[in-house]
Amino acid sequence: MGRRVTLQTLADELGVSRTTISNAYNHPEQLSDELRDRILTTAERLGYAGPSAAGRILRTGRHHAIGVVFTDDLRFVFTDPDTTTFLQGVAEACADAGTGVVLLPSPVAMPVDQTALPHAAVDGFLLFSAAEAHPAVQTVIARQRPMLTVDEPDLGAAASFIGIDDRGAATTLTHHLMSLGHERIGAVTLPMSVDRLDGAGRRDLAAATGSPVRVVRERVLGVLDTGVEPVVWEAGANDPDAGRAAALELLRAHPEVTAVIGFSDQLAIGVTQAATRLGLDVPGDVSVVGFDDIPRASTWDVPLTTIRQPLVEKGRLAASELLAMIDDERAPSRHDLPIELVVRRSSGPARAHTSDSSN
Amino acid sequence: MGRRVTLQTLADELGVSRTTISNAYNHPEQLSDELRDRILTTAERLGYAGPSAAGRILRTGRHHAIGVVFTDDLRFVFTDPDTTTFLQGVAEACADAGTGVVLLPSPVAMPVDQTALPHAAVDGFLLFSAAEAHPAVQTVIARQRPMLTVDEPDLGAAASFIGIDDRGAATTLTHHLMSLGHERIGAVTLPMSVDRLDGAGRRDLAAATGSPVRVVRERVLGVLDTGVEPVVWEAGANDPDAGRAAALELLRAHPEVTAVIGFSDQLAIGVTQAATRLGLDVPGDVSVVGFDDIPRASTWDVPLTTIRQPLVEKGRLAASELLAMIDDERAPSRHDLPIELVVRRSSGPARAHTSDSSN
DNA sequence: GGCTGGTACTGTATCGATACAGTACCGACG
DNA sequence: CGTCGGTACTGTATCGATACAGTACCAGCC
Repeated sequence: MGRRVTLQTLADELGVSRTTISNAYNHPEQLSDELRDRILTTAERLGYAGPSAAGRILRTGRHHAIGVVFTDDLRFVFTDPDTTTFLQGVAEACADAGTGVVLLPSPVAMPVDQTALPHAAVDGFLLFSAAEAHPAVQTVIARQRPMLTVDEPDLGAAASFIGIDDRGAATTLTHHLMSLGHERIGAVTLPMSVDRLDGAGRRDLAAATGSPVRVVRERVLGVLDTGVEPVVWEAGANDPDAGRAAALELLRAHPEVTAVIGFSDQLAIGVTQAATRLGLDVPGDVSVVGFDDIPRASTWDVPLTTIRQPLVEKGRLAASELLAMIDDERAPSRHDLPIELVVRRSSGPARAHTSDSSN
Repeated sequence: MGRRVTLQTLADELGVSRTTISNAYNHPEQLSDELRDRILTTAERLGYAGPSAAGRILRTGRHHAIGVVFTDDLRFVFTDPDTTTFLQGVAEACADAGTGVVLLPSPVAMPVDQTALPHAAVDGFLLFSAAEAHPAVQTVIARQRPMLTVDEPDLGAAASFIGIDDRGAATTLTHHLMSLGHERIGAVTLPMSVDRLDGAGRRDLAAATGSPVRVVRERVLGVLDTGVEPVVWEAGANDPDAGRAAALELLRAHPEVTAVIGFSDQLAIGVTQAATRLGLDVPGDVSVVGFDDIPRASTWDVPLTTIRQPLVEKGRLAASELLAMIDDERAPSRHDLPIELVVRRSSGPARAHTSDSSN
């Protein structure tokens, strides 16, 4: 007695088969309206909560949910405008498909098998800008489900991939600066290490082009493609504070630098703050450019010249590609989204050469 | 042939029982290290992806995931700082518990049974500031799972509830303004209707105190508790643009108003923009106060006087209360989180009375 | 020698639902 | 009158795993 109410309970009560009850919920056209009404009424009377998700999942093999894996600290996931904008696109596409979105944070500080990752009830995985060396990546691969990475890492044929032409974008930005007369260019990069804690500071070009982080590697190579050899400083995180800290060091150590490329708008905003603190005018003394075109890029004190990438669209595309891999068994694919140089006030003509002996 | 690899496949291959394979993954202490190693090695060789989530869920009755239901348009969910900050707290608490977080948007425009809501594989539901009349609320109730609402709606004994003392907070804000000499006070409220589309414009006090939205109702009552009768304008959405639009109308129609209460910092920011556009100084001509203390409240051009509520903590508490209801079958509970009046530059002494005949 | 207690496994029942094939019945039609 | 096609339902097999009770075996001890 006191057992849970299931399809069988209803079937017994009404003297019909279990299948018919199931059909009342999932294939209404398979039974008469009269019987269906009786079933739904009885269900309500007996307090039946509807077909259990667990049984359905086991039988159909579908969860109707995808997992979005983050390897960043949670502090960043929800404050980082790139991430939330991307998530919006994912959520939109999934809402259209009636699919749930499962957030699966896997902070560096937590052992992967204590996270929800190994057991998550999802049909496929979306990795957003994950560090290739992070153990979560291997855990996801082991699950053998359809998988798509965004920006990072590039797993080749093992997973779909969505990104932008980072190398070309960096070349475009650098050419823009060169056309304004800049020759000495600095770069404040995203963190290059897995745990994103130890990393801030100066890096030589070999370290930058050999970085395990694809986006950093490609963008530095993109700058080098123009013939310019940038002064590279790694930021400790992707936020304005870390960008400011890195840029303060960079601009103090290299006063000859007349332009700084921030590897994200968040970092670029920090760079402008550093310049201001050092009494430098943007763009009079130093030009600053960024990546992404987050909303704040245009409303910031000094509107940022940047590379616009369609972040909402990226999320939508990522989700719908993944859903296609799940539903249509589509093979892994690769997409480079279109980008666009957006010129605003933060970049301008290079100032006249200051004597290099000034430092 | 070609069947999927399951526990049974491994058991047959190794000549042990299915249970033992299961134990190798879930109860390592139940078998010898030697056998466990052999099992894991064989699993790798045969390409076993680990115990299937579907089977586990059916057998254990646990999903190890909670659903977070939003009834707002997706455009707002990920751009609204209240929501993302709250989500951060939820995600933190769930990460600690190894529990997944399932985002379940239920936009007004979409029929509820086309959403993931009726079938979502979760152990419990968190409703964040949901419109009571929204059909998603009934759908969730019908699922008969542990449930917790945040701010809205208050379902009484049917669900746990977390909020702040909205009425008291509004009284506190109003007393603050009164102590500065303000007598004619305006209020720009959050949307009062379910679909949050038709609603912008002037409201009389009866409409406001009879609003189906608890937060609006309580806060208006809180203002009335001081004896002040505010001029009430409903905003069309919870963002600065909507706040600005409402405040423009309010301030034009009621130039005698010397202070405006925004029912969120987002709205309050819009109110300051409206004032500026009308050539009014904040706080010289109009004081503006808000609710929430979002990060931008302190960094905004005119730092906002506001009611601080601990949003991350709210998310953490919501998640851990819900998890306790799930794991320990704890009964529904009620929490009012502590709040704090934060006085910043946006509120100041009331200007001398302007002649009421000026309009 | 017989009892005890612990370790390391096995066997069975069960979780709740859906896919798929099959059947009963009925009206229509040549 | 036979059959054909459609509607409305039924019955069985199956999805993959884990809980729980039970058993075999061995060492230790009086």
